[in-house]
Amino acid sequence: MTLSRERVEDTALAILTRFGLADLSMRRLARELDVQVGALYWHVKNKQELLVGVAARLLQGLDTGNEPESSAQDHASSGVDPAPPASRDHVSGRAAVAALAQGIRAALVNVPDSAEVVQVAQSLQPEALAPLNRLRTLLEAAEIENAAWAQHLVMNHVLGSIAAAQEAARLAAVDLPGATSPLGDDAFEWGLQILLDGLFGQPVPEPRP
Amino acid sequence: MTLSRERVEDTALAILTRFGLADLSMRRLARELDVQVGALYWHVKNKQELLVGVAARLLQGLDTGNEPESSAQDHASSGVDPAPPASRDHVSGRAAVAALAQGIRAALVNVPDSAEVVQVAQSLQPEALAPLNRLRTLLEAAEIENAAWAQHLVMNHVLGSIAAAQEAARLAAVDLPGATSPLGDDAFEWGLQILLDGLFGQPVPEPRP
DNA sequence: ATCACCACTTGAACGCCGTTCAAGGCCGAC
DNA sequence: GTCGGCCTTGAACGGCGTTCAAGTGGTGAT
Repeated sequence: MTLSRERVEDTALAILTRFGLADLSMRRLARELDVQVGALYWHVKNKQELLVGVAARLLQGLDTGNEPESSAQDHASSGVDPAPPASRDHVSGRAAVAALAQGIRAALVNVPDSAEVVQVAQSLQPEALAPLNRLRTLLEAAEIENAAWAQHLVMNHVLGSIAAAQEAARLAAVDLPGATSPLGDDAFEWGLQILLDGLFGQPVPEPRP
Repeated sequence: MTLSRERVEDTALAILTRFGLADLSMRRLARELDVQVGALYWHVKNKQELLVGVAARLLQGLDTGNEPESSAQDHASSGVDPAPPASRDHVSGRAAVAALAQGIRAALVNVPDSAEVVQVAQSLQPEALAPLNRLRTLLEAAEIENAAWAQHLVMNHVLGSIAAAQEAARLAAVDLPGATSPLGDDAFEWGLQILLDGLFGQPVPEPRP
């Protein structure tokens, strides 16, 4: 099989998924591909650019349809329900934003260090990550005034909570297992709803006249 | 002058402040201290532990009093005002949280890569960063139900927006200066208020009975 | 059939990095 | 004086991202 940028990025994603960012070195990548390190640099300018490609692959599939593919967790602890309360035949802006945020999280949460990779890619080459721009588009389509700021606000929560959860998992795998709070799906969902409350205006707590 | 953990951490903070995290290597640190690298490892277990110490130093002074030292910006863009509407002689929970968040940002925003350093320290050794736990205490003292989650929610915004602003500044220093949006103090303040709106409940738009 | 050309790969090097460790210097207590 | 602890040295180990001259192999033109 001949080397190609596609194959390099695929293998990089595979290493990231299986072993994490610390093991994703150019040398390791070359070893995995049975190739000398220098060969990689014919297909990729440098490691940063490679990571942008990996980040784009991580978010592939969120561009068009964005169902949060089968989250095997029940996040029923908090009583919040992401269903839109108002309109009927088309999802409200809030629900669409929530769905995309959940989709992004679902795409990243099982790949170690993916949040860091996406964060780097986002600040390095924002146009390469289509779903993130779609998030801004959704926010613009809703009433939100500062859509670009809101995009970062949401992404900071998504990426931050993924990174925290994965770091906690890493520590739990080495140290004593119990100890600190889970900080998992429930925390993400709770924070997302709080955030959307602030962005879209809260559902009135007591609907009393 | 004899070597000591204090002196090592101080010098590390100085290098971070002047040159950024990429230049903060054990070797560079040793050079700066006119010492061999090995000597550092007598005073510090490893680089991660050193960074925790640096993070703690960065946040020193936020433990007790937490005035957001002279923010030279008027954050009047959004019409929201953080002043408490109810009580007089002690600030409301919301204002206290806002003040601490602003204080943390003020302490970090002028030190390159400080957000990354604090993020690492936070997940590695959360108890070493007193101001962050004070943030949780404030949230508990307010009505907030999931104070630990809320703490992360706020910190993800604080650290995320600092990191984004600094990365943007780094790119602007190399590439063309203008281009993307500023993403500075205004974005931070706007996001913080949105977030607090969600956490504390919005100021009712129409206070009609 | 020959040759030039091009895409691609090799092999080796450069200068960094974090971390470890035997050996030795320094200095106060006995 | 000399013992024992604190602290530092000097050197090494294995890894990293990146570069580059030299080489390989195939394709198309002559």
